[in-house]
Amino acid sequence: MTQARSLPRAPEPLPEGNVVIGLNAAIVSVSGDEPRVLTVRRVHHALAVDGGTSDAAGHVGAEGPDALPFGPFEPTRHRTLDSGLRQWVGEQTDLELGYVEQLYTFGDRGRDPREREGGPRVVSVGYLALVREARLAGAGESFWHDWYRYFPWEDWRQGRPALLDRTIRPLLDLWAKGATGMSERRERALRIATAFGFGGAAWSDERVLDRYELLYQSALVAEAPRDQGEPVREDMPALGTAMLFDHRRILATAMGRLRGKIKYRPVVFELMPPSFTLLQLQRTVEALAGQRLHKQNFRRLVEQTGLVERTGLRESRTGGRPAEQFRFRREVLLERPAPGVRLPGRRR
Amino acid sequence: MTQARSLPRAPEPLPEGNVVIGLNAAIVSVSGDEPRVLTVRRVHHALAVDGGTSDAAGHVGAEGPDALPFGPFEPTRHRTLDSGLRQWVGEQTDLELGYVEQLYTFGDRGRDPREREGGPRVVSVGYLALVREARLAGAGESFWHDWYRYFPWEDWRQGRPALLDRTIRPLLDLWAKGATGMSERRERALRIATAFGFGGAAWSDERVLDRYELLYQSALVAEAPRDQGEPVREDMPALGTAMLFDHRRILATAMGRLRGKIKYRPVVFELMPPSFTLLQLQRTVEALAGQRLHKQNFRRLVEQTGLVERTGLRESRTGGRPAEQFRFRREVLLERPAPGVRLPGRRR
DNA sequence: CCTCTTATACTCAAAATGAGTACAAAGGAG
DNA sequence: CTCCTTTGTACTCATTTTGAGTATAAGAGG
Repeated sequence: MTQARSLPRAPEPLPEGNVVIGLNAAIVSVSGDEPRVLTVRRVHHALAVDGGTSDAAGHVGAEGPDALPFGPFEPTRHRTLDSGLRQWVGEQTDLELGYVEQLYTFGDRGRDPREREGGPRVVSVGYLALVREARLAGAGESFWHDWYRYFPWEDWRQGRPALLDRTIRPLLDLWAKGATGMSERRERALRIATAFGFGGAAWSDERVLDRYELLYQSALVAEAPRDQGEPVREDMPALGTAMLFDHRRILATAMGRLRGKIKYRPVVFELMPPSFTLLQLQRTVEALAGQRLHKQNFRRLVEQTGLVERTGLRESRTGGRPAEQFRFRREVLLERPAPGVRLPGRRR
Repeated sequence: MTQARSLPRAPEPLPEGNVVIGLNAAIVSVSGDEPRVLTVRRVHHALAVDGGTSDAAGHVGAEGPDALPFGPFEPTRHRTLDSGLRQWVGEQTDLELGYVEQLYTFGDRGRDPREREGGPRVVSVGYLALVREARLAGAGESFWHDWYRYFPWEDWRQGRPALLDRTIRPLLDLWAKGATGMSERRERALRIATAFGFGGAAWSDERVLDRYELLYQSALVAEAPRDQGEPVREDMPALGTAMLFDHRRILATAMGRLRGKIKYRPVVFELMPPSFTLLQLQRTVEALAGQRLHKQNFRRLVEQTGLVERTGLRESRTGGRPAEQFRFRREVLLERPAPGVRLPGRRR
């Protein structure tokens, strides 16, 4: 094996144009029945490019939009992308991350306003992290927010959100009609139907990113005009709260991935305390999936697959009959190739 | 919304150390019952860093190891990561990619031998692409190879590969025993059992990357010593064919992802001709999954879920009774949120 | 005691799954 | 042509897994 030697030595020309890799974390937790994501508000220099150590002069703009914890990947300092991410999150929020999963790498031109001002091309690597309890993070100014604040149309726990038919559908239909050419119109209509489940198509809880991207492309979301350097139109209904850069896109990716993953991997337990009641577990899954589940069947599923085991302890603060406490059974990981909390059908 | 303006202007310091983003494609096709991946052999300058337009002086080293088509991301030339990848693949193989999916971004220090020679840190973005027929690609020198050439332990179609118990297991056990400390030994043993399904644990066809990474860490795979600058030990059994850089790792990711995806998304049809028999479809799925399936049940599944529809035509070159030809029913995408070819249980 | 609330056991029909059996329809050997 | 081999395709049947309930248990608070 001599392939290393068969390659040309340095110095080699770097590809034209600078690239910076941004590491971004969607840190998720569930508190009661609220799924939360950790945001930072104070925009450092740090967050732009250089890292955020210069705190004194670093604060630019008193109140930026909500942002995910993030920072640039520094090859000399970071052994892996993961470790770089952990370092940034540690510095910005004082959280020690446990479960971390890489989501996607976005490199589109024109999704970052800094670029038009001569900044380097930013390639964003998005991560999903799960933390066990929504303790208020320490350093900097970080806040836990209900993730449905950014995606109100994704929460179906109280039934189909009215926003979908009242606002989103008419606006998207308008956008589809505005396309040039019959085939383009058709294609848009099809995308809208599949993503949002209009016109008889099924709603899939996992297509969070598809839906957000559609709203971005149709300029229904505040990030779209902003990235173009245009003012946000005040007469448009705000579809969820906007975020810094492409952070909402990353959060959408995180939600979709997590919703998919709970169905075939026991990741929910990363969000649960060591011992919990089955209803607590169910509420957590429901919070993430944005759907209500059938209680008895959920129980049956979770117990029969061997995902949990009884602790023998009881929880009495339930408001009714005390519930038994359960714990995650680690052994399932060995027994079943894909154990997970499948959603046992929607309620009603 | 004024966040763009609230950010500091250029010039900003770039993070220390150079980064190059490498775009790598695992291009997969199935021919008969052989799953194939497209490799390039001739290593251009191109492939290292600068692009490969200089063909005359570009050929370095007559015969490098198998490599995936790849090239660096060039922010000035490439609008998105995807389009950069398509461009490189087009130039190196003359293939126009259709279905392309991003897999993962690897940025570990020390996985690229060029780095130790003063090269920049290379962050690899891996892609999976599916192409319909294994027509021999045109430009450059590219070859289709059975993907099990790189992962012989992944093909269970003829039954459990003997390699697993005869070679891999004893070597991994040795590695586990060599760990310092009881808990580390335990942890290794557990990882080995879960990844390879030893000791009663279930084999999961999707954990291709887990298995490869384990073999890499235990230095059972030729890339491991090579990346350390050490010679490959000749007395070690070669576990599959090695590839350039981290390409085998990317291919492992591609295999795992594809194996997972066929179960819940109708991606197989990206590999099928417009019209096919059910046995052809089954052989394709089996080739990817590395498992044999129950024929009658496969049929039932595929027909009942509405994934295919009859064309009315017959295929007579089957060797037996002529089979009816089917085509993919695009409408399922609308009807079901997650239509896919679930593996209806192993044979026997 | 009653009532409210939540927990948990059990039932039952419908659908999906795993494993076959049976028979149909070609080509080739004789 | 007939028989045999090789697929292809329809059906069967027991078992499991779902979806959707009903019924009952066990606390708190009046």
